[in-house]
Amino acid sequence: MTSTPIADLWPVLPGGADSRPEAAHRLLRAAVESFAERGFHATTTRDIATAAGMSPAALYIHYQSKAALLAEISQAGHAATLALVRDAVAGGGDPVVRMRRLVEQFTAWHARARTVGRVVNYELHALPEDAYAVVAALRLDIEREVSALIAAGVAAGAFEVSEVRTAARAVTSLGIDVSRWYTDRSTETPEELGRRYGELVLRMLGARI
Amino acid sequence: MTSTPIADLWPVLPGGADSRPEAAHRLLRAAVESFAERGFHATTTRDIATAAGMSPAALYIHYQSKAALLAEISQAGHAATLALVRDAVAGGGDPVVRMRRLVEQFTAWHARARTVGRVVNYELHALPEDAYAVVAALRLDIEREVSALIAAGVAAGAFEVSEVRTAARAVTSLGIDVSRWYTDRSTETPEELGRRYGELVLRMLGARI
DNA sequence: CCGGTGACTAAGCGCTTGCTCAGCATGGTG
DNA sequence: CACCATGCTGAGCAAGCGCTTAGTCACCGG
Repeated sequence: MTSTPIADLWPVLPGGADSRPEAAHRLLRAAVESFAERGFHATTTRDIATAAGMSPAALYIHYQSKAALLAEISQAGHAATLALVRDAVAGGGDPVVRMRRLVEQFTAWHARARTVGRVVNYELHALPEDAYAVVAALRLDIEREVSALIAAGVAAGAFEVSEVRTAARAVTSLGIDVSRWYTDRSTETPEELGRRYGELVLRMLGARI
Repeated sequence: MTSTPIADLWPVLPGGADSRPEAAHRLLRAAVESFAERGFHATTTRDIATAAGMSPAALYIHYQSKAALLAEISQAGHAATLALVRDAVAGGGDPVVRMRRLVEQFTAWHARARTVGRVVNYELHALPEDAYAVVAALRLDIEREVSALIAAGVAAGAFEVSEVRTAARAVTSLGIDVSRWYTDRSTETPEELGRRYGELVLRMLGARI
């Protein structure tokens, strides 16, 4: 069925081949779960190490610090999100088709990978400054992709919005917030939710469907 | 112009008259700002006390613990939000008018009182169990008000949605997420944003406007 | 003038935190 | 066989945490 989202996320990330030892992945996974559940500052290095099945000292063989773990998660998560957005936009079709695909996948990702999504969207303030700069640039790129697609739809007469930026904010907001409220007790599957949000967003943008 | 949202929030809250000493209010305000900016766990009692212009020990004259401060902020913030929602729904008019008013005010509040909004929506996990129970009940009430209004609109033929619960989620999501991204550098005023979000939501719900 | 009260502080206690370090087992290489 | 790199642990350090304590001070009714 659904493989764990983090297992999907890391081995597959920029670089492709996975040179990192398996223990580093266990740490990454444990850190994602802990940061998502309790937040970065409430998570101790002992929490992470124990969940990964090792002693606290072993963490520092694979990562320079607790913050370096957060930075890796946040950067990889943002890169994956941007790639998802770009794939959806590049996939062909008119603006309505592209937007529907974008919202479906963006929403489903934030439901399926909600733990990563929480770290990505709600632990920004805990990032070291240099990691934050990288991540902020990725966020800007995501926002620009969405804005550009809406603008293209308006130009083509497919959408009708008074303020492109506000509409783009609303679209990304809906998806991001899914990672806050979605739980494994939610009755809708990520894909169902994606389809429904796709409908809502297209109507919001004034598409005739 | 805009008075500080917290100054609005506390003296005016359940009970009406304000029996608490002024120093307790300073602590509350300092705690809201700190929790919103850094998160509950990254905020120290020294941070709060210093920002309120007193020594760390003085905090414990007014509040039992750091968590008690969070509980007070969260409960007051949730109560204020629920009151706002009920006022908007009770204000008269057809479902379209009520929904527009609700979204306008809900959105504007989450922009104006974004620091309170952040604590309310993103620090739930740090609440002691008993305070969480109170707050969870208030959240459920808010969701029910929104769902009921959408259902009323559907019954009246004013809205057209396939899933009331999903639509209600989307409506509250949009407002809540404002407290995450809105800053004092945002160019839209809270009221402007509210009006624009009101339009978007009505279209999302299939209202003919 | 007294004794009591409420708001406050300086100092610090006990504990947890992120992180370090000396040492140990393992396994591939000469 | 010796050698050493790798991955790891147990013990623990310095710093910072939430919170407490003993005591100070302004003020007030009698």
